Amino acid sequence: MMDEFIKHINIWQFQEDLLTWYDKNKRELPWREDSDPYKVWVSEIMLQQTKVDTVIPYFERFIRKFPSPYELAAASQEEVLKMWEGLGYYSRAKNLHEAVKEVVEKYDGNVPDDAEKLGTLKGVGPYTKGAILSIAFNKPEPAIDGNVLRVFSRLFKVEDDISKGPVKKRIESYVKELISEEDPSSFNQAIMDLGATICTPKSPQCLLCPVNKHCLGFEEGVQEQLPVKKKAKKQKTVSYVALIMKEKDRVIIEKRPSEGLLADLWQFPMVPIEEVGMNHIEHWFYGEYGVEIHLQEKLGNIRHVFSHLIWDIDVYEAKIIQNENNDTRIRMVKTDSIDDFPFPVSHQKMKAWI
DNA sequence: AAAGCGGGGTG
DNA sequence: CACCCAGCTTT
Repeated sequence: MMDEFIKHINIWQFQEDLLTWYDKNKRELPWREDSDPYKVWVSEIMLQQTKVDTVIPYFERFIRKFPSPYELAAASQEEVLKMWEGLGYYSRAKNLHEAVKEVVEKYDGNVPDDAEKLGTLKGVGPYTKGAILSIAFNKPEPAIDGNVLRVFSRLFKVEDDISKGPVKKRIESYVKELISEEDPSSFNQAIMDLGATICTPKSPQCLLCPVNKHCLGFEEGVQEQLPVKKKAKKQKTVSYVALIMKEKDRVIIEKRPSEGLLADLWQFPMVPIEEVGMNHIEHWFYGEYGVEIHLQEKLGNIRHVFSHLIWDIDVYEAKIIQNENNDTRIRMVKTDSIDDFPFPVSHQKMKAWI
């Protein structure tokens, strides 16, 4: 789909400039040591909405524990979540686990190399599908992520909101025109490295950019205004009281529901204060869990920011008066075994008060 | 098309 | 504080 915007670029020269730069400047990353499709897959899932520096230690630990689809498929969900602990967006880990089990059962552990089969795997969307096909199998498929949208919105001076579907389609058509047929793997990774190191969201280093002579945004001096996207709404704050309930060398923890926020992770039980009220915590807790408690002293406060909401948690010690223990959500565990359970970061911080 | 889903980093 | 990030799923 050639439109008038693509004509300003000499495609061959663009590829040459980009790939020469990449060959000299590419970052050495653990998932670039080989092109094992399983490792490419794991890395791409971890890198969704997550910075390279954050991912590196997680990736190395994860691959050490699950070197191939077989080890991952054989693991329990709890083990997988434990390896993902602190990385966020935990449905990624559960979807990857489920999809790898499918690959072991249906494809003998071989990651499929065609778009239809890849696209049906849990957690593999348009971006990840393109990334696996290009990076692991060297197929000329676009892999449109935030970096590509930013780089291309500047290259072609796209002034429409990049979160809109039609605009993504337009950028996808540009990528298809420009992508190298000889080395699509390097091409896609080069755009990403360029976006991460040169064509950054703020203060892009255009004078150091290997493709600045092809860039309409730079030519017109509007690179800082691109890409255009609507800003996120402000988060709402929700208040909780978290309870540290110890008895000798044991403490009560709770498994969160299997859907929604931080699904299937463990936490110290929390009381939603807007609904319950500070004066009715003990009564509410008994009705909810069948455990009679007395609130003791306040231990501290945790303020945790998510992308869409903020938790304001007052942490209290509570004495267990009587434990009828008729609720399947909560469990008393030895304090020295608490690190076996996957906790969200907000609740990891509360371990300091055990 | 919009909302839900984590966490860390930067200025 | 605002804004950013190698997205996908559900509604």
